[in-house]
Amino acid sequence: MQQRQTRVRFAPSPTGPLHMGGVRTALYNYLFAKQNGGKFILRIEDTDSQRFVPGAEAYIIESLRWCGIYPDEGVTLDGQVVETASEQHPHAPYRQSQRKPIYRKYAEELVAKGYAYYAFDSGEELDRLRKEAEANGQTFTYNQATRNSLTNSLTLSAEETQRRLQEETHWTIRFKMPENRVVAMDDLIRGHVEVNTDTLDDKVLWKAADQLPTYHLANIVDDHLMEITEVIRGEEWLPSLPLHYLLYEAFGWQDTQPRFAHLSLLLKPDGKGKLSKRDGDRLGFPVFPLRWEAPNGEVSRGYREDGYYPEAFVNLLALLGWNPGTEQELFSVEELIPAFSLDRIVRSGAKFNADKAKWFNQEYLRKRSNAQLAAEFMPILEEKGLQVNPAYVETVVGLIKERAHFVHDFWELSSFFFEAPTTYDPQTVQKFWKAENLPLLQQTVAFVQQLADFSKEHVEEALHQFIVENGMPMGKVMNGLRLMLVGASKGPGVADIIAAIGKDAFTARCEQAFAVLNPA
RNA sequence: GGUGGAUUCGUCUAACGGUUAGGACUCAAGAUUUUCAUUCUUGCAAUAGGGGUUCGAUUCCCCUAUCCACUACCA
Repeated sequence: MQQRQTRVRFAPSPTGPLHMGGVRTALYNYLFAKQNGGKFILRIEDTDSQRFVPGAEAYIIESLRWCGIYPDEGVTLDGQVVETASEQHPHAPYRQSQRKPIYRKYAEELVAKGYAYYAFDSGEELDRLRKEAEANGQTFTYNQATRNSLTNSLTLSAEETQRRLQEETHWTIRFKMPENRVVAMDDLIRGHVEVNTDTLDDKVLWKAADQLPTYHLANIVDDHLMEITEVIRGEEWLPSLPLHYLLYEAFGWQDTQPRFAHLSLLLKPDGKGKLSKRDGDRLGFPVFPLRWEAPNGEVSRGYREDGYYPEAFVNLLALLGWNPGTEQELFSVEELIPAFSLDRIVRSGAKFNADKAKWFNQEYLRKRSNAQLAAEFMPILEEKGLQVNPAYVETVVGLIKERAHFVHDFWELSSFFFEAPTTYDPQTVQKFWKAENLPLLQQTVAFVQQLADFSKEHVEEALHQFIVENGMPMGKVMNGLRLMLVGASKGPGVADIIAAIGKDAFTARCEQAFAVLNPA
């Protein structure tokens, strides 16, 4: 077998926003492609005209772009869709609705070879049969047991078949599932899997009603045409893998059949089942990479809007169902590419953990420079109507970044650097604003006010010395000062705060506290 | 119901026949600190159950249980 260039694809359906599990699938494909010096292709599988959702395709592209997952081929990332083949995009178009004319002849080829047949049963008829079977506690299946008593080219005469093909518009082409054959498959993640064809049904491959193939046909044909070497997709496809094997066989494409890898699903954090849209709202975390507003106006939150960095999101996704075999947990995409491997993918489903997700973001936040973080914090400050010096914000950010998971935590952590306290935490007042401490605080404030050098280092040293030399209780004085400056028992060192806000603000805040607060 | 897949601390996972079953997140305690947080240290906590195979099973096989997926003219 000749060595082929690695070519993998991510093939979502534009039926709604891309789920984080989908992003993970895209990521794994991307990493695999890059690792092998291959190509990552983005194909849009929009063969379901009923479920098409406007905006979903753009959402998918934007989501991948946000994550830094750039396709080498396929629907481009600049929003412009590749319609015609070119050197970079030799298999265009990459949207199945635009490939419509391609599929029918393949479906017909299968009929001609005896691997498929025309079926004329109406949807209503099949629904009726399903309901009937259900009433008897059974399941209706269109397969070798029933196909000979249904309306199709296997039971109709050639003339009748031709007549119906001409006159009717709702017929389909179905795969003729072979009888009692064991299909032996190999999955890159799950290993050897065998399935007896008697448990399978005659899947629809092509629909005359909209002249479109179903997933199964379009998928196999396109993967073949696009010379895909590995198919890395969700576990929900594992049950249809035998069909896909059989399709490759029927077309005579076994030599270039891609290898398959089925990824386990992302599960909801509590209870059972796969992670779904509702879990996010219910449990308070996003399920989608980006905010999504459905055509009906319903809004779903996104990781981006919730304040996650794309690096953190990609990192946490990569580690959800895969591990490097070492104890390293923090990976950039560049580090992920060489480290990734299909055989270290975990077989069982992974429950998403929101706490761990926050931790990842915290780690990435800490890696950022104060200047970067200040720039990210600035819009929030401006929204509060604050005019602040960027250098000052940078200093403040440096003092509080260790305590934050997100940039939007900054204000809560640092408001007192920008505004005098308007309220005082009662518990702190109770504890530190005692009558006997007030004279001490008055003396200390007066001491600080006469300092010429308001640098953090100098204030800290002078303050310490003053307190110690005068035999004052360190904790009481410091916490009293903190109460006046912050209004609560929180925040960085008192000297840091004094140095940052400066003498005027220091004086004003202390005066205010003495005026407003009653001793406990 | 049928078919397929899965099953290690609460969660993500490591250990591909021999370990006191390791790490991370969470939680708890202690230390440091003028507070909160950080940081550091310590701790709590797992091989679903039952049979085999083996000198020895988390690891291999079988059964049971549980969970998940699929079972559409959806992907």
